[in-house]
Amino acid sequence: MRITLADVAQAAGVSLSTASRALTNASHPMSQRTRRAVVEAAHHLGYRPNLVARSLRAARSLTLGIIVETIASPFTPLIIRGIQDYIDEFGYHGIILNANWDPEMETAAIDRLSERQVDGFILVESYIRSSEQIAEISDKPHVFVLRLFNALCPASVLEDNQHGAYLAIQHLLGLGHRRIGFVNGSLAWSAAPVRQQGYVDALSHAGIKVDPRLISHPDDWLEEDGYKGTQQLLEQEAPPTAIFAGNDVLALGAIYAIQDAGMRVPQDIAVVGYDNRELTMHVRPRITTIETPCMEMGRISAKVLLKMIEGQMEEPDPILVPGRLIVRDSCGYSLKEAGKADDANGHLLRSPLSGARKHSDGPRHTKAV
Amino acid sequence: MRITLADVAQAAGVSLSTASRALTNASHPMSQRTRRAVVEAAHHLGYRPNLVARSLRAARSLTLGIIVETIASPFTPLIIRGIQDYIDEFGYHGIILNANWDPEMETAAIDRLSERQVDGFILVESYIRSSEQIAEISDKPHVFVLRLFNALCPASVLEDNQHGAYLAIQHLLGLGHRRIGFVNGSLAWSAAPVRQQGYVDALSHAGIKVDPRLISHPDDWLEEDGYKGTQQLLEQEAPPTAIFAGNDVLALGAIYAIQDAGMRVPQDIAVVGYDNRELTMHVRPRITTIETPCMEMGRISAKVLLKMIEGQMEEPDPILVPGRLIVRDSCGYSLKEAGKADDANGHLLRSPLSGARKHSDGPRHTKAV
DNA sequence: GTGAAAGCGCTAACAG
DNA sequence: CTGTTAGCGCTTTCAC
Repeated sequence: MRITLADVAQAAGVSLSTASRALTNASHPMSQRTRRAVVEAAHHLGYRPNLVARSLRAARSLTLGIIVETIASPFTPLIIRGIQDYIDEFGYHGIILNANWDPEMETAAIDRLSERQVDGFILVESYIRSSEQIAEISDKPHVFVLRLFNALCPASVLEDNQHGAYLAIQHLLGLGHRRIGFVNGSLAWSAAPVRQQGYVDALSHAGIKVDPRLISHPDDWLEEDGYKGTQQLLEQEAPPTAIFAGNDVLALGAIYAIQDAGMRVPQDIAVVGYDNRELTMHVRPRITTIETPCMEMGRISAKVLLKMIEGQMEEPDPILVPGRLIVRDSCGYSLKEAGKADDANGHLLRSPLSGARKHSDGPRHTKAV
Repeated sequence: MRITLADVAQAAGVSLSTASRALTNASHPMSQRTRRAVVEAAHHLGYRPNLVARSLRAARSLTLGIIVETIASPFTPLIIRGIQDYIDEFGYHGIILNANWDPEMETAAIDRLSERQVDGFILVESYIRSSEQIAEISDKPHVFVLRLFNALCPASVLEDNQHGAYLAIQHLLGLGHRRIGFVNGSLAWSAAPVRQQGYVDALSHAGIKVDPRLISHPDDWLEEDGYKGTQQLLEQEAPPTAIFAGNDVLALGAIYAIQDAGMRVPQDIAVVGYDNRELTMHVRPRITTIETPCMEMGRISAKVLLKMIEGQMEEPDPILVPGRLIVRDSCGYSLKEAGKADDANGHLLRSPLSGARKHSDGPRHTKAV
């Protein structure tokens, strides 16, 4: 049989409750001698607390429910990693469930996790469009990360897409480009219009008139969409000298379209992607892109959720997390330019999005008991 | 206050134990009327069982500990997905912990998961070299998946690397190649020598003498290693007409080395990779490769572990899971050879995202054990 | 400061 | 077939 707290108490010659207090309630007044005796007995016997029993009694499981569309995605594992790294210090663990882009599976997952008495939920790339749907099933706190639709609801941690797009365009402007095309993804995803806004803003701030003929809207986010969208732009009488793509896969399609048209990237046309997917560092040319701050978003969502669980926060405002520019070879990379750009970008760029506040690394979360 | 079993029992006018049996013990003999009354009361009250209480009492948590080096890897999420899909039907959930390629963190993870009373462990790509190390900490059953070193210990689910390499070489032989080079990864990883054995076997069976000058051993598994290793092979007086690379990233390095030497892939030299990483379907030419059966390995490991938990299996022999050949463009693809031209001609450009979704489209595994 | 006692919500003997 | 009872291992009043 496994060692229980009763064994420890007996070995230390104290009562069960004293043993419990010695081990878990550091603030409880208690003689040093007794405490030491218990701790030593526990150590000596190799005592491991039973967290299931503790959860039942304390009505607190130190477990989070993490609901993702699928764990096998480019972003999800990084977000999860950010969550795990943060909650680990507080003794929390996460149970991850896949919802397969099916809102019904999401609500089912909440049900199942509720049975396991999780203390809260993190919903990654959720397809659920209203927070009320969750409140109907569970009264536990929850936060959304990287929400795909209807992004700006409370308790969501989002990428600052406008800022990211702004960074990308600014980089191209800094390299002297003036006719910059935009191959966007489907506008149904909330990222697309917001990135477009960043594109428009950056051009406007630079005093450049936005030419709608330089914006193409393929149906989806796939390589072939980037390819076709770019072909359209190249057919213009005054084609762009640079292309900003809505994501890295579109950017790759763009590069292939340019190359197939007999031109070179970056010598003839520069290309910037978005997301910093793995492929960007393997293709030729390696793609300059905006890093989606997945780990950071995971970390922040965990921080917010733990605060909510402790009751220190009610309905947090949406938080926008900025990505950063990663300079590679698809825009004509040069050390001088990259250095300057990096330094300048930090404070130059702010994308005001109504109702949202920037994330600032505020007071660190205190350790929960 | 939450609805408990006592509430249900009261509402149904039966005792607590009857309510429990009606809801969870389907095989217990019981009048239809009583059972229906309980089920209806539970449904009506919106009763959700408390799994923490159940775990405590039943000494069975329906929770698995999944220890991975990091969740942010090309293989791990797929393996996890395979595990999740399988255990889901049996009511199990998994808690995933990262060990960061640190054996001490692995054993610490086992400790923490033990406190949570997990029923068993799955260790993915574990750095732990002996199973005894685990037995010292926990008496719960465990199985290794995709073990990196000292692979052939009991209760491990591994990729059949020899078979995979054999498939790759066989494909090249079928296309008429006779001088086939091998750019292997570091022999410190157990996959490398085994893949090499498959290479040797396939050539031998075809009556081709293995030429050691056609095998290069770069230090690592990176793109630059593949590049340099291939350069060495190309310098031979009789260079190979085809190259088998130890993984996809090496294969990409090989392709670049060949292209930089003024030759074309596949017209001048064919290349086969290994692992079916995402980049294989994005680079030009798209890389023919061997798919590492991650989902399947995850599924099988879960199946084995659940059997061990049920006591139906003691020390299972290691299980080798075969991968499969994925024909793309880097070997001189032809419709006839591939059989199904589905993802080749019509859609030269395809996104991994659509691939990822395909994976999760419904359960492709039957419940049969 | 410490101990006794009362459960958290549930399952599983054991009776009947 | 159904009910009574005794805990699973722990935390937390409430006394002393």
